[in-house]
Amino acid sequence: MAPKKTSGMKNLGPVALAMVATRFKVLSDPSRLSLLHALMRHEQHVNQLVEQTGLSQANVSKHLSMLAEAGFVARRREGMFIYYAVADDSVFALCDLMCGSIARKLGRDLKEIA
Amino acid sequence: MAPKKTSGMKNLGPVALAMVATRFKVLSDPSRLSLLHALMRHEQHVNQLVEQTGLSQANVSKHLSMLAEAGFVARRREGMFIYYAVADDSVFALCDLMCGSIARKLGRDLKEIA
DNA sequence: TGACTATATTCCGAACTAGTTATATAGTCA
DNA sequence: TGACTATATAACTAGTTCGGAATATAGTCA
Repeated sequence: MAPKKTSGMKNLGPVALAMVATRFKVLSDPSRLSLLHALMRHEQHVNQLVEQTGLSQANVSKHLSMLAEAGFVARRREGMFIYYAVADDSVFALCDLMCGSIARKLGRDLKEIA
Repeated sequence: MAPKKTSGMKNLGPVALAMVATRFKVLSDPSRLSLLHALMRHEQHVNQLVEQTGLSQANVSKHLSMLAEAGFVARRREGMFIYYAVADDSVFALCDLMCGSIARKLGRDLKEIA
């Protein structure tokens, strides 16, 4: 039988914490979130992402490399183009959770004022 | 009737993306995760956190300020001490999700090699 | 092969971040 | 009140990150 799955935060050593932090850092940049957002509906190649996000080609390429290294997106060549697609749907779950957290915080802030 | 709640990532403008990114950044530091980890079981005052994490007092104070500003922790004075406690349980859900994502990624990396 | 296109990489400067030391603030208690 | 304690802040340094310009790589097609 597989070992009991413990809640992720329960017993994390320094190494695990560093890994988690590193991964959150990948998600902590608006340009990268914008790329993920653009990739949400369907895969796209780099130039499409450049157009859609308004970022420079070099910049897009660098951010995609980072996202790919973290395993959030995957690459695939087709003819002249390289298509990127979301490889780990948990990024959307993470963003959903974060949005909920933001909404609650804004609600609390609002109460403070009103 | 309240408007339909859309999935958090569905339609995010630049401002929303920036807010999400900013919040992920708060979680992207090992020291801050360590503090949250220490606060998981119960609230603690600053000196307790200094002891438990091994970080300097000034450092702990700064990180706690950041966490508090983001609304992840809350402060409360009791006598001479200031107690901090987790104010938004979604941080743990976020970490859980991230841990799962890491596990899947490591599994994939392992397959590549084996 | 050579010209062309798409993507990746390198180098650089500006802005930001985490940590340290020293100091300031602000409660508490005699 | 004054001495003492806990916590916060300021100033500084070293390391990191983001973006832009230029260049390199690598696949395609004539």
